[in-house]
Amino acid sequence: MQGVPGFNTVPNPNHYDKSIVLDIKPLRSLKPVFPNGNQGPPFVGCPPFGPSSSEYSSFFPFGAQQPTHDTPDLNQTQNTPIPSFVPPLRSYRTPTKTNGPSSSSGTKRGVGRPKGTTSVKKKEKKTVANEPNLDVQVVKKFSSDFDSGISAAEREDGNAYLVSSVLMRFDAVRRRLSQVEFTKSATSKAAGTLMSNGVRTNMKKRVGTVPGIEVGDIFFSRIEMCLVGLHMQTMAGIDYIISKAGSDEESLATSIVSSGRYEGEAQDPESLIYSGQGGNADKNRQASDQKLERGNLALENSLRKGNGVRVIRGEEDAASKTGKIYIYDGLYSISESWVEKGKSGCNTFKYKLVRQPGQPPAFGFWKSVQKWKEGLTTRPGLILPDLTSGAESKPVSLVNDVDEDKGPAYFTYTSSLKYSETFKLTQPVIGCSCSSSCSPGNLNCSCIRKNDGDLPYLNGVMLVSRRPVIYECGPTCPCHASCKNRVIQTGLKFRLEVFKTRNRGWGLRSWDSLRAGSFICEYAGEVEDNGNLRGNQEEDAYVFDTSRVFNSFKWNYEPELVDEDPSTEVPEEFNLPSPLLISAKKFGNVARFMNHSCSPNVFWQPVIREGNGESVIHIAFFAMRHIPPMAELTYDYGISPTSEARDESLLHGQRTCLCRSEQCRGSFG
DNA sequence: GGCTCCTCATCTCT
DNA sequence: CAGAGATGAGGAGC
Repeated sequence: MQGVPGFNTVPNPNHYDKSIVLDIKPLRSLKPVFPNGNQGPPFVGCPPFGPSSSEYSSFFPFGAQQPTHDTPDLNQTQNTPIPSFVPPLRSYRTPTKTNGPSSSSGTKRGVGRPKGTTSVKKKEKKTVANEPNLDVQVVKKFSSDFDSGISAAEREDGNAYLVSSVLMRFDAVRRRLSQVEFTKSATSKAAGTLMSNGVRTNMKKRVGTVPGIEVGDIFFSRIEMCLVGLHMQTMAGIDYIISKAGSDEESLATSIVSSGRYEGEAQDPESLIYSGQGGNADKNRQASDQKLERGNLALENSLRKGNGVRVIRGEEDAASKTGKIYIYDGLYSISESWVEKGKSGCNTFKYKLVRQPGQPPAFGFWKSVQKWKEGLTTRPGLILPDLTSGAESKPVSLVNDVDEDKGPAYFTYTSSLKYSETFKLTQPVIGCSCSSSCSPGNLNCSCIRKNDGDLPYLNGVMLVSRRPVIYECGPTCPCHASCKNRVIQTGLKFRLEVFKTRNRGWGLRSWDSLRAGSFICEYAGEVEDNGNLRGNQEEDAYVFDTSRVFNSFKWNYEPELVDEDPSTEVPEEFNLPSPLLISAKKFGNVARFMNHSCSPNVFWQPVIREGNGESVIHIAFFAMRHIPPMAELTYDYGISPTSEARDESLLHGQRTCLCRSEQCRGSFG
């Protein structure tokens, strides 16, 4: 599945010359590591092939060189161990829903609710809560007490693994609440339940860097930064430490959030002008002069002391009208401060902050990507503006800024699956009979029913939970093409590029930031029947094979309650009636360029929909966590079950893994 | 407990 | 119908 498989056998990880890599470095995402010593990770990770993590070592190809931090930037986003959550997931689900009049689905999600009907809505909520509605059980569950698995010490001081775990758990809860909740603010509800149960880390306020958080990390709400200790204020823009109890004389600023909302905030990636807090006019009050207190005083003290201040840049989220993305842009120094008259005519404090040198570009890089997207500048190293020749809904750039290679070996771009005539799939799926759009909770919709009564997606883009299989509406369903249960069939949602890596052939990454759960692409190619493929599998580097052995991991998160029956747990791991083999050698899409990592940022999920009278299984790829722009997208290729049994790390057809994550098992394929 | 804060998601108006 | 403005719910920290 590599663009150039031979590149995967390059054994020396230390030969990169950082000076000749990309002009513009990709943003980093979270890169958790296990804490040293015997304290271990707070959550027990699932080892790939056995109960003991020592089994990794037999695959370890580079010996002591492996954990070097000389990791090329392109690889850094791949090094995150997949947090596995303990306690394990439990499903509240029973096979069918017992109730749920379809008329309530509109109102309970707040659609069409007239303004000023707060009391009516509260009554409505109560009524719903008394129904045997399983969605309500989810909400109830998330408001119960549960064991976070995080010790008091780990709540004070975190690490990369904890940060990643907390963020993944938060977003899993957020997605789940968004899916079943009918009130607003699933975000703050999710934060509330995690905070009250201690699912957070780095609570100790600190000046400077925060353990486990890297420059370039992205966040989709203020509360996420609060949960992992980057910026502990949910709303205030300035966070600071008070070192003397009861007095802010000695306070020091720790971090600021720049939303570009105040006048004077430049878009210069190397510096910014920040306005002090206070004095804002609200409904009942006139604007007033800002005072040298709290955050303003802390910034003033930090100017005098010269400590670095973390800066988070807020940007509009292109994927959501109201949403924002927050980019951690590293440490800045306050160079000067002054007072000037603001728009209201009142005194406003102003602080100039300058980015400290030697940090990887984050916000500046983001700005470059914006210019490429708007066509203001050309992507350096661009070979083809759209390698799909219009086969996809969005163009896919082909880029090489590392060597002279002009493109991958010839193949025919196809955005879908092709079948050999003899291939027989699973039993037919009967489509639904909805007239316009399938709605969650509507038991008359057979597609929704097969998904346990829920719409599996949010906003037409994000997968809510992993499942053994997802059912989408198919060609014979009468619902409209814009039905919310048609996601992977409607093609690419994000601006992707195929790019040349330095040592792993061609790879795939995104110009857009990807929120956890975002649909990236499906695996297109020729579906092979088993006999056909077994003969030449090892020669075909572009095969997707569900019969391989994959690292087990938990992505969903629902806390385990004490009085729960463990037998009600529904697995999230895929479960297919027979192995599925797709070859993308001759025909394929962008997925054929996605490289392997033992600690990937992308996972796959089977999706079934009806087509030509048969139910067709598709393999869809989703973002495991938030992925910053230009971070390479990788997934776990798995290991062939036949080669796994043999006691050799490099077999014919296997390739040395270069992901260099903590969990690297050394080879794959 | 009350107040503030560079919020968040939805609704309304243009 | 998109974009701006308004609105209510809401949480954390002091």
